[in-house]
Amino acid sequence: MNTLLQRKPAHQCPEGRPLSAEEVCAERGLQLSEVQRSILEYLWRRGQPVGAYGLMRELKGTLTRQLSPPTVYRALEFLQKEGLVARIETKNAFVACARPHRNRAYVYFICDTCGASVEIESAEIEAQVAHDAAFLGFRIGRRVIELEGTCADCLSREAANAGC
Amino acid sequence: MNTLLQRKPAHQCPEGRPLSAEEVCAERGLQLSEVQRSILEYLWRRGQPVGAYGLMRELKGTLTRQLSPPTVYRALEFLQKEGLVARIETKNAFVACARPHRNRAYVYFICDTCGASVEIESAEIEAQVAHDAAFLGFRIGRRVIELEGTCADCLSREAANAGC
DNA sequence: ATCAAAATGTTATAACATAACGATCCAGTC
DNA sequence: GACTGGATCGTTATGTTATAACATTTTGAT
Repeated sequence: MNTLLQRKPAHQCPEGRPLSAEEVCAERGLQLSEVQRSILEYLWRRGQPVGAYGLMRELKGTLTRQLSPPTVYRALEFLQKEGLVARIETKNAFVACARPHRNRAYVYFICDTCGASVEIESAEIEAQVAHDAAFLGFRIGRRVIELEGTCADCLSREAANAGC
Repeated sequence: MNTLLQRKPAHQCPEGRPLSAEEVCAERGLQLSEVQRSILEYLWRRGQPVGAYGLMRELKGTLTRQLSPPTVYRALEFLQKEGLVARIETKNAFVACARPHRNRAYVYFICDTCGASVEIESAEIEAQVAHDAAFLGFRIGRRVIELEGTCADCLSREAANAGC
């Protein structure tokens, strides 16, 4: 029952064969609830991190009722567990995963100017992190790698404005 | 007037020649206020991320008065600006920097069990991140790299308990 | 139909963070 | 010594993010 959206074009995954959210749900026998589906679709459309309270405001329209914080957080928890959504720690916000896998080392580039986020997978960073962890004797659970800055679009817009 | 603490032994900095907080303050003509110094010393002693409200509770003893949230956050902001303290995003907490420099790509390993955090500098991770950013045309501002898991001490303690 | 599990509703509150404005402290200068 | 500008701190209030605890509804299997 997942009328989910397509994946983004995502030049950020040159080599992978990622699954769509639909495929993931089918594969895992997942049946998203109305709230879960609404949140995932909204995040997918939006393409950038959105806070839980922002989601509450936005979904008020499409669902016709006001969701409470616990409801939203529970749905987000579920979606995170399934690897369909990731929490962006530097923004206290949530974003749909471009590649709905679990247990991967995602790297997020988040634009301070337009708020857009790009998710990449970097085997090299992952390997280096694992190497450093091994040196410390540290067993890694969760990896949080978030780079804040200015995206290519905003940079060129900046340059264009400076030129005038 | 900085009666600051020594640096930690820090096997995690093999090649660097890090400065102590005292040296940094002298070098920059810094004069820490009572609040700033108390916070830095406490974080230094503690060796793990502590939240702003945790700091308020802890400093109530050494300072004799109750600090308000704005006061604590202002002092933390100053210390962060000087590179003496770092914010740990996954914990909404703050930790003293092992190497009081600015503008470096620190990597934090944070133990879920004991809460301890280890700061390393990894030129390799930094280079790889820069490489990926260049690929995307992204200009990096802040780097947040936090690895959660289990530290070596807690792992061996785990193993010991399992053995009995 | 009945039951168990999952999801959601409801209320309250905890935890984290900042806005706005006034008071104080302190180094440098006249 | 008095003045002054800048940094720091106090105070009050409020905004933002997140969860605890418990009731109710929905869903799917038998």
